[in-house]
Amino acid sequence: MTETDFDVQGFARDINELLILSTLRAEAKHGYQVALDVETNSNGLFRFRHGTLYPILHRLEKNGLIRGSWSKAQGRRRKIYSLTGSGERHLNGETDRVQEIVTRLMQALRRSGEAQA
Amino acid sequence: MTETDFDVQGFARDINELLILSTLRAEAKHGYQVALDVETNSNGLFRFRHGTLYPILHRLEKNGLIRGSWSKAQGRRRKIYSLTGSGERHLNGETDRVQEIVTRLMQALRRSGEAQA
DNA sequence: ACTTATCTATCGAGTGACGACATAAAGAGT
DNA sequence: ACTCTTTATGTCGTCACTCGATAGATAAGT
Repeated sequence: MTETDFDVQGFARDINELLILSTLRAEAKHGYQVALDVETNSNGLFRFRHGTLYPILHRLEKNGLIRGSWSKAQGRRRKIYSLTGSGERHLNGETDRVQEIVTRLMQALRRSGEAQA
Repeated sequence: MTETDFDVQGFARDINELLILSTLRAEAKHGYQVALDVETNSNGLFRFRHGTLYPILHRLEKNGLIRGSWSKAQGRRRKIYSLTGSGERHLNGETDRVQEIVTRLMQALRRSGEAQA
């Protein structure tokens, strides 16, 4: 088997990361806003608890996929995150990869209902 | 929010469970064969380590989605699993649910690239 | 006889999400 | 002025789940 093995846990983790990264594609924003936007443009299906959100943001920053800078211009402290070049490449590549995996997942789930050799 | 909340971890768990259940739709078989079949009809993408497989089978049996019976007719001890009525209903319902989730996931991932309000 | 493949099982380690808890400041209501 | 809610970020313990390691047993191949 030439292809990389599928990892369920990594897949779940990726989904969360991609949801975050994708909202940053349009414009830079702070974490709290990211969570709101994810919820909005998934029609409320996907949402982040802050106990989940911030650790992921830190992880993404640590991995160089996003870059954060503190803005206390308006008094209220915010950390504005922007997508890095690496992050954008990662987002595009992984989105395609997820697309392929889910396609093949659904194929496997439906196909196996039919008679087999 | 009327719809049920999305749970990433439960989603990953569901994928594994559905892959197993779907192979049992065609015919009853023992655990080891389930793993082989999952690998086969996903073209090697999805595969189960036995440290993952058996706990899931036990969980599914405990939840009444599959039923297992020991067969030592041919000397080699095997536990043959068959899909229960509840299991089949679960499989169909959850497959549809997963389909909808992945559809909306991909929509969210692609849509959020565009300009937002 | 020896090795490999089949078959089931459990346990410990590692990973990751999530609720609870903590902190702090802005805005709204009374 | 005071209080409550909302905004905003953060950590930590717990829980659930996967996965590698380990184990044990039988059948088949050489």
